[in-house]
Formats: sequence, C-alpha cells, structure tokens
Amino acid sequence: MIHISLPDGSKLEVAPGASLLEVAGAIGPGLAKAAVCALVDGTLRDLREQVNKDATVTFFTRGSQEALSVLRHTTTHIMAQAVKRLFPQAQLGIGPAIEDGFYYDFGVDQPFTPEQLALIEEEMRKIIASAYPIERLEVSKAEAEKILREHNEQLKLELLADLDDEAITMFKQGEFIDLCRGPHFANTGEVKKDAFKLLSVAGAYWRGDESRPMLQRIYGTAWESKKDLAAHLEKLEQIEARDHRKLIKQLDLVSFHEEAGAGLAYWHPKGGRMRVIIEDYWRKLHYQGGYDIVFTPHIGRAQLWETSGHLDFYRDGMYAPMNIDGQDYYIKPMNCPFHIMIYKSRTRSYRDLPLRWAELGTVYRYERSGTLHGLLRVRGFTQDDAHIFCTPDQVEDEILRVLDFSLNLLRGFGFEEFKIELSVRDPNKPGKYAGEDAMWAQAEASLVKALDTRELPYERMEGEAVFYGPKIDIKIKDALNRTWQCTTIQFDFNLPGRFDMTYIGEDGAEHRPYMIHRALLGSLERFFGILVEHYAGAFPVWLAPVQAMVIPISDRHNDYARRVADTMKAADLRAEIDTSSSRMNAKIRNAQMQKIPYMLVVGDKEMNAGSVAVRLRSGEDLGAMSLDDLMAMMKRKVEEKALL
RNA sequence: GCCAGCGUAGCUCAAUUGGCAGAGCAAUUGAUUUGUAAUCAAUAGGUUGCCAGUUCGAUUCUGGCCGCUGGCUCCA
Repeated sequence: MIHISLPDGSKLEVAPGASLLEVAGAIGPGLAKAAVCALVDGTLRDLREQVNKDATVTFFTRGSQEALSVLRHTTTHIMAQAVKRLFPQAQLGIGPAIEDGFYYDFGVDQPFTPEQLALIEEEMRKIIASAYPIERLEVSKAEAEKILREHNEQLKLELLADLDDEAITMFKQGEFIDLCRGPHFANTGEVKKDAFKLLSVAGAYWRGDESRPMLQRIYGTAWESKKDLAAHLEKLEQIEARDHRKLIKQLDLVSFHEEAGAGLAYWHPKGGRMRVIIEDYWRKLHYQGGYDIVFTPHIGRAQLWETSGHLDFYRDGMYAPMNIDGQDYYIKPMNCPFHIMIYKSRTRSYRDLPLRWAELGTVYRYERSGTLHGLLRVRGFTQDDAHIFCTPDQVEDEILRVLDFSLNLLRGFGFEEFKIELSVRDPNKPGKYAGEDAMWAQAEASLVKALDTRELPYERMEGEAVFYGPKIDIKIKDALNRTWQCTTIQFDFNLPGRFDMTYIGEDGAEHRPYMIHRALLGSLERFFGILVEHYAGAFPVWLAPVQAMVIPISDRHNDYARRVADTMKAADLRAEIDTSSSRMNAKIRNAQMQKIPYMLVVGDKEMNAGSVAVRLRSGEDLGAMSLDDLMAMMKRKVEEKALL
C-alpha cells in the first residue's frame, strides 16, 4: 500500500497504481464527482493518472482556478478539433490555457477570417454536443511519432523530438488526437456550449522565434457558466471604454500625428495642465525627500556613449547619430551618463554622500513600430529619473528610503495596491554579470532587508536581474485590477567603474561609490496613460485640468458667472465658464462628458444671493452654496486628493 | 521589424459590384434666454492617408510608402 497525504493533514492508504479518480473516490463519492484535476507533489495531474508512490495530493473541484485552467485547456482542444475538421491541412502548434482564456497556434496557408471564427465556434458546439469521451493515452516516443506521422503533424513532431522518452501522453477525443501533457476533462460535453467565445486571430511565430514561420493564433475565452462569460465580456468592454487612446482624444489631452512621426506625443493645454500638476507635486516631494534636481542636455558625444557601454549594448535602441563639427552626437536614450558628468565635475568626499539627483529627463528610444501603443509605449518620453551615489554602508538606508518614497508618491496618485518583484542573479550563470560577488551579495541583502523591514510581500525572480545589478520593480494595480510596472530601483555595478567614479574616503584614499538608478512613475507619458485608464478620465479634483465649469442659465447671468470664475481662478482653482448659446441642460451635458468634477449653475437666485448651485460629476446635486463655502470645500478636496 | 486587418469632414460612422462622396455630433451664423445629461434653423466643411500604376474615368483594382489596431518579438 502507498500513503497519500491530504491538505487537511490526514493520510490515506491506497493500492499502488490506483488512479487519482479512485483516490478521490476513496475520500468521498462527492469529491470524485466534483474533482477536475489534482496537484500531486506540486505538479498538476489528470485524474486518470496513477499514483505509484507516497505522495501529497490536493484535489481541485469545479470553480477553482486550476479547474478553470483545465476547462480552458480542454476548450482549446475542442477548438483544435473543430479547426482540423474545417481545415484538414492546418498544422497543430501549441494550445495552452492562459489568463482568462486560451489560444491555439495553427500552421495554415491562409489566415483565418472573423467569419471563419464563427464557423469554428459552430463546429465546437457540435463537438461539445457529441460529448466525446476524452481518452488519455500513455505512449512510447516511437508510438507517438508513428501516430503524429499518420496525422502529418509536422510541428508536433518537432515538439515530440524535444521530449524525454518517459511520460509521453496523448489525448484523444473522437477522431482528434493531440500530443499533450494534460490535464483535461473526461468528456467534451463537460464544456458549456454557451460559456466560451473565440475572440481574435493574430500572427505568432512558431515557438516565439522570429526566424521561424508565422502561425495563426486564435484567442478565445472560456468560463464555468454563461454568466461568468458575460461578466468577462463586460469587463473587456469596460477596458475598452477606459482605453486612454480614446479618452485622451475625447478629453482633448494628448494627440499623435502621422505627419510628425509615430510614437511622439503632443500634450494639449489640458493635458499640459495635468502634466504641470504632476510635475509640481513630484518636484515638491523630491525636494522634501532629500533629492536635488538637475537638468542635462538632450544629446551627447559618441565618446560618452562608448564609455557608458550604450553603443555596445543598447545601440539598437538609439537613434542614428548627427554629425556636428566632425563629431558624432547621439540623442540620449537614458540620463545616467549625464548625471555622472555632474558627479565627476569635482572631487567628491565621503562627506558629500549620499548624493540624490533627480531629473525629469526626456529621452528618445527606437521602439519597433509594431510595439508602439498610445501613451503606454512611445519613442520619446520623459523619465522621472534619479541617481543615488552613496558609500557601501549607506546602501541599506538609501534603498529603504527609495522604497518608502516611491510607495508614498504612488499612493498620492490613488494607487493603493502594489506587486513587488525582486530580480536577482541567475546563480547558474555567474559569468554574465558585471561587478564583484560581494557587491551583488550586499546589494541583494539590502534590497531584501528593505522589503522585510516594511513587511512588504514580494516575488523573487531568479535570473531576472539586469547584468549590471539586482533590482526591485514595483507594479501598481489599477481600478480594474490590472497591473502596470512603474517603479524600478536598480543597482549599477557597471557605470561607476566605466566612468572611473570615485570619492575620497575617511582614510584619504579613493573609493568607488555605489550607484542606484531609480524611476518611480517610469515615464510621464506612460504613467499619464495609466492614470487616464485608472480613473476612466474622471480625475480626482487635484488633477482635473478643469475643476469647475460655471454654467450661467441665461446671458444676463454671464457677468456674474464670470466674476465667480475669476474669483476662483484668483484662488488657484481651475474654473471655466460656458457662455455658449446652449441651454443649461446642454451645458451640463457638455461639462459632464468632459468629466469636470464640479458644475456651478448660476441663475437669478444665485446672482441675488451671491451663491452657486453645485452639481457634482456623479450627478449629485449639492444645492446652493456660498462661493466662499464652495471654494473652501474644493480646497479641502484638493488637499485631501479626493476624487470629488 | 514580422503576420493580419484598417485608414472617407474636427469626431463617430454610411456609400460607391470602377461613373458628380453622405448622415449625426462638433464648428460658423441667425433666432431662442431657457433651472440640473442634447432648443430650432441655415451655412460651411473632403485631392476619400501619401506616391505611383492600370483605365475613357480610381475613393473603389494593383504596387510602394506612412500611420493606426490585434498579436508575435524586444525591453539597459
């Protein structure tokens, strides 16, 4: 007999070779019915697999994340079966479950059209209705090869060649057979015919390799119920409604221009106003936080970029040089070498350190045309960059300081949830990193210590460090629970040496300073795009480009309305006045669609009482208020960074 | 960069199987002076992304380029 450990700590004895389904049955018939897959010693398994030795087993039932992933994996097989029926020549690539859905890659001569997706969906419903048992076959490599040859699945044969001889499994449903690790449902009928949807087709390189053929990838989504599917589709609609590319146009914030070049943003007056607010807040916090602010040029001589190593390692991301007086100059893709110039402008003493220099530095990077995406991926952008130069024994304090500083800054913009990643060296490849082991160890320890001191949960990413140092990345979660990478805090064991940076220590000798790069918002363009999506364009009062629209009911109220707006402007509140010939209703609608937080209606009553009737963007009517009370309230909302 | 799709008025979208390009909103002008999400009317607005080619004729067909979208890829 073998022993199965269960999550509740209990143990179960079963005969060797029992299937997981039988194990579930031994626990209870209900579980055997509800279970979809099982985690056996850390690996997700099909219920038809056998257990032959002692193991720890956790069963997952319908509704669990793991079961959803099995559902999606099974759905993608059904899709592949449908595609093979409709397009027998299609070659099967890979077809995994992904977050919220699945895809399958097919090698076909003609890309799929949206109409064909509908046909494929139809065929999938037939396959579901046929309720084919899904058979799990354990085969030898030779057998698998034979089967795949019979089915002429060239791509699968290529995958098979890379597999170990052990544990090759295939899944068969009806006439369809696929090389697959599983797990799967036991029957195609278990997928709900009205709870999946094919979403899009896109090209994808075979095995993600540009030099290999491009396959056609069909994306789809699948859920436990029609209701879940509907909820998911609604979420997709919400995401679309928040799309910053739409909103920056509607709200007249930022534009792009074909005739002026891709990936280059133009900030309109209202977007510019918001950017100034963001930058002012940023500068204030930086001065308070012990930073100094510097300004550096946009171009620098080739020699600088040779010394920094950018021309060796980052040339593809840089624009071609321009020749000035016989010298090549490059537009900067980063600010670091420039800050180092300032550092090297005089001898530095240990008494000067730490030096914290921040710059809203505009950089240009060549991004491949296909990667450009609204404000989130551009070719010219302003980094909220800073470099900290310090002694080795200051490193720990500095990291903690940056961490606190970043979270505080991001919270100021209304982000409360964070996901933190610590990227460290790949222990198996010690050769590919700059800097000494001791420095790496100390740097990593200081990063870990800072995270632990603040009791911040983080994910450790082995081998994800850049070659010049370990780093902490902070991702923010937005209103739709999507994560966006903003902050990066990186050690640099490369540039101080390349530029031969030194400081004079207490001992009178020269020492090499530690250098930390950090960008908190990342790029202002990108962060602005994230803000727009997070708030769906309805910004908190302190950020709103127009905070209040004064709405005179008729022309005879215009003068009073103007006085209201002027009084507010004089008090640093951003008020505008709508003197168009529209009716009040239309003026309200326009202000509403511009997502202006406060609408101040003024008519005879207000004019005589010296008040304003306040309507919020939310639709709430606050009634009449004195102008002083309103301004005090708005000032408070600005101070509190309140939404409304 | 690659695969696919798309590009018509400031915006959102019609239409042309190759034959004078249309609507709503916005704009302008006039009338209206209105109490919490669209007052009425008139006017103007286009080398149909750009450049070639085929054709009697191209917005429509072909090629190239630019840009956008969905992915792939990349991300010091």
